Amino acid sequence: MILSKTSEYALKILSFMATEDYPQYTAHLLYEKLSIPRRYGSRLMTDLAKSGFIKSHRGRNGGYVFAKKLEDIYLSDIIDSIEGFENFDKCLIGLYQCDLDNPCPLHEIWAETKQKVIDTLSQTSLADLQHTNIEDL
Amino acid sequence: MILSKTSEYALKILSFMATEDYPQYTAHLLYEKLSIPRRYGSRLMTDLAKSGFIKSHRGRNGGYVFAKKLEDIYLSDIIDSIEGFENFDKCLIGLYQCDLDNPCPLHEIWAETKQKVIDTLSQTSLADLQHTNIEDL
DNA sequence: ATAAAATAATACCTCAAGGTAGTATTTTAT
DNA sequence: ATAAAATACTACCTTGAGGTATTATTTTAT
Repeated sequence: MILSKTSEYALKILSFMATEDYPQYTAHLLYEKLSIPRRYGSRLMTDLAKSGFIKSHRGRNGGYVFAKKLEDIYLSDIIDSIEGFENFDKCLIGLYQCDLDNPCPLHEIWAETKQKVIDTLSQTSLADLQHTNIEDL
Repeated sequence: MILSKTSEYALKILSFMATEDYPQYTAHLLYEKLSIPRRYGSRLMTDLAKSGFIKSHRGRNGGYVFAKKLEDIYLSDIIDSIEGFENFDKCLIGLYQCDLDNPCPLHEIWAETKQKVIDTLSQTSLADLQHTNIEDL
């Protein structure tokens, strides 16, 4: 499962904005290019603005721009704002007490992989992405 | 998010059976030890039997035993039977055409980590788990 | 034989994620 | 001023995952 649909949308939108240079991005443009349901995407944009990743400019000629520097927005921050990043540091089978001293049967085999997932997402910022043509995919 | 609740339950049940030695496991015993909702767990056990991981023995003194050798049941097989393992080999932002030749902006930073997740889950069998006291956690 | 103790099957309930619709508000080109 | 073009807000709908309830079936101890 890995990520919720909404997290996928959020990452898709923000990574598009980070890698394709426009002076400003309208919601309309983003839904078209990224095949995201309009109404749902609209609410998501508002959430992303409230979370402080982007700034909205209302009214005619309005749109969105980043509210922070790209290198200050980590993928884990985005995921955290949508579905909570704690989920990724959980025991694989959901046990609360599971740790190195009191491991579940899967702890050992999962620990290193889990850490790599966490590290990758929390050490990669929007400034670290490839500049590719996402709209064609 | 990583795994669905049901996948967690399935892994919890089968890893318990794999690491705690009983001649046979009743559904009742498993729900008690593992804090899994009875009715829901009951359906899940039937599914796990239909998927060929365990054999059920109906009637008085009935219960479940493994239908295969532990070393022939990989974690990815279990996850696959519940929610599909393809999800784990997807593009992080859900693009269908994303691959090495046509990468999305996140492809490069995610590829190695994704592969480690896949490898860990598809190379670990129930015979490779730690023998720990899962019921206390 | 029969009752007890187990799994199997079927139908239904609940809730949150994802999605839709309509209206209000803001800004600016004209 | 006003209409157009954008975002914001609010309310509702849909669907599938997770969970519950009841009854049927199977097996075995007695």
